[in-house]
Amino acid sequence: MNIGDAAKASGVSAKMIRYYEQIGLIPPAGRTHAGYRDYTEKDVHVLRFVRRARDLGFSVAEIDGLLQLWRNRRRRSADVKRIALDHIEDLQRRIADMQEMAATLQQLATCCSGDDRPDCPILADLEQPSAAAAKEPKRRRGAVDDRGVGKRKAQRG
Amino acid sequence: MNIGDAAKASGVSAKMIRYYEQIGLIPPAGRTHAGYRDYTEKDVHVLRFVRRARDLGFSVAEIDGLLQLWRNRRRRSADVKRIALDHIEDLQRRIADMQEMAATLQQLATCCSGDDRPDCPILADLEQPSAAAAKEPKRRRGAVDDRGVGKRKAQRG
DNA sequence: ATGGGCCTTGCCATCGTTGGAAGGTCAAGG
DNA sequence: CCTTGACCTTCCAACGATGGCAAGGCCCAT
Repeated sequence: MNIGDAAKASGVSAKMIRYYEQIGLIPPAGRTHAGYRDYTEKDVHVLRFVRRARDLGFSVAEIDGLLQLWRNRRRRSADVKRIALDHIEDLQRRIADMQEMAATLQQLATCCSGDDRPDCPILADLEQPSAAAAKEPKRRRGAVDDRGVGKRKAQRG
Repeated sequence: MNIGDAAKASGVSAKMIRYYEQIGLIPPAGRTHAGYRDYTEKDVHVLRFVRRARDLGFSVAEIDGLLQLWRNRRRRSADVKRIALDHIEDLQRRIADMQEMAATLQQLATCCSGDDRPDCPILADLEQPSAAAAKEPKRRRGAVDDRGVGKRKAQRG
């Protein structure tokens, strides 16, 4: 089975299959005499696992963990659950952040006449965050200066 | 005012200030005889604008548009509102996607005993998405193959 | 044998941000 | 005057996940 077929069968693009192999997320595929990657149904099965996990928003690093647990018949389901719950938390944090942004903007937009006149509460707020709209900014994007503050969880985005 | 002071005063890191200047988001700062960037209160004002917009999740491209409108005294507030509303929509789409992921995972996690035994509905679903949990996968990450399907809106994040 | 479609590798771009190296400047203290 | 340390400069690389392109090889059908 060629990489193109494996791509269609798994829903993972050929490009990404090669990439996942390169970074070691999946083991190197077999090769034909001509050097073409050769996939079995089993390989496709793995790829579908990866695809599904990506669809659920897991990072490649998390999927790596999940794959190892998947392959390990003596795994503890608690370990799997841990990864899932952490990911849910992560999602919820990001959802909350975005909801706050959306709410703030919605409020500002509601106050904006949106016509030919220049007066605009949106720009006014960007200029001088109003106490009402500002709240704690939540600074998604790290420190204020060059001198780093230590590692943060890798932010996918 | 040195770049470090401007960073502290605006909440934008020195690194990012240089970057924003480099990509043309903000005009080049003045320079001292030694080549140090020199900032005025006005410059810091602009930086704070940028910072606030980033906090609200606007992309650099969007901020560029907002800055131009900000500077243009004859702008139409409708143009500002348009950018804001588009961004809100974008946020809401992403929020919905993430909520769906979180809900699916939550459901799976609830079914997972999370103990020392290996049986795990989470892994089972990743292996073979159940009809209940799968729904329309929403494929946030593009096509199935190399041969592209055209441009999508740049995805930050 | 020729053409089209697939495969290979490799490099570049994205987006926003951080990190680091190598070197110049400035102010304070010996 | 010299050193030290904190700051500044530029340039380069990395992150994560993906798409795109190009040059060349392979395979199959006409």
